[in-house]
Amino acid sequence: MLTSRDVEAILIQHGYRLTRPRAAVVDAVLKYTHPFTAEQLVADVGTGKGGSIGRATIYRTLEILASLDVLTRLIQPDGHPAYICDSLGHRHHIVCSGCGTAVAFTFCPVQELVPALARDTAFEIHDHLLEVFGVCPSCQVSATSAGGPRA
Amino acid sequence: MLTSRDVEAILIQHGYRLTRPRAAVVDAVLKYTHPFTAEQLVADVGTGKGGSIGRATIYRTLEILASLDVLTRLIQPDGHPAYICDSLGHRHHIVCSGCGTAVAFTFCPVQELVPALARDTAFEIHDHLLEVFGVCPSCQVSATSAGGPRA
DNA sequence: TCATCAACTGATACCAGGTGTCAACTGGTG
DNA sequence: CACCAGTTGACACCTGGTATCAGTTGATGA
Ligand SMILES: [Mn+2]
Ligand SMILES: [Mn+2]
Ligand SMILES: [Zn+2]
Ligand SMILES: [Zn+2]
Repeated sequence: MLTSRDVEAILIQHGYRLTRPRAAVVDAVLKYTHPFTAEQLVADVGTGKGGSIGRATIYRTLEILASLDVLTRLIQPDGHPAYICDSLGHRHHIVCSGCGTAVAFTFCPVQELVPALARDTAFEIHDHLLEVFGVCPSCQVSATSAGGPRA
Repeated sequence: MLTSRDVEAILIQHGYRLTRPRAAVVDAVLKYTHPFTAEQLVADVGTGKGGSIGRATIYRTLEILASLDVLTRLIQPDGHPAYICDSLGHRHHIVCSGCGTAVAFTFCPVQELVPALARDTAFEIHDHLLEVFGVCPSCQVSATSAGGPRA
């Protein structure tokens, strides 16, 4: 589990200034257990709302944190991006279409496919995107009774 | 290779009416060789532009065609969706970050992963999303000289 | 401790892509 | 050819995201 201190160290280590807004975003980000969207964060710490951080700063900071691998950007079933902070390193997620809960997995089936793809297509492969969608256990139960939760 | 007639038959087969706008969208769609966005199609056959079809109709028709597996919806390197019509069936694409060109591949490395994921996470798995990003051969060359093409 | 200044911020305005509405229209059927 | 559910498209609207830029501030070193 990453702490605010850890993340702050990482920021400094990469030449970023440790600013008040940045620290606040980091703190907020680490509190989420589920994937969250940029707009959710805007609602939580954005100007006028809970905090006083500009929309642009929030978007910028998320980008930085993702580039430093502190956050993983994933794609929700609705196609919109979200962020999650589980831990460092390459991973993918299985995301619940009902409640948004994500579970990470570290085995990447694409990696072993890359050489063959590169050879067959002559593409220079740089990146990939993999999301698995489904319904989590608790949403499976609520599907039989009411509509699933959303938090 | 799918023809307009084929697609029209598929539409009717699924209880959709064969309307003038729908046919025009189908025709336009089949002419693309590269992935295209909804807005691109709006520019091509949208009201006032080349044609006279409303934005809403275009978006609706694309959704229908994707649901019928006539089109595959893929995600571009910039994160925005695009459509491509190669042929029917489950496939994924490797997309060029330079020019948007996509090459399909039919081998899906996720399929064999699903049982283990379902067992480990207790999720009910419904779908997945896989895109591979890179640079196509022709954009690799132009990278050394000018900026890559865009068509 | 303080002066300096590049990095950073956030208000504002803007934009693209996409959706909801609803009166008018039309393909297909009998 | 009358009928009407399915469909259309103009329009208003919304969300998520970006560009700009004058003002602010964290880090550095004197
Ligand atoms: Mn991977
Ligand atoms: Mn697949
Ligand atoms: Zn769930
Ligand atoms: Zn290319």
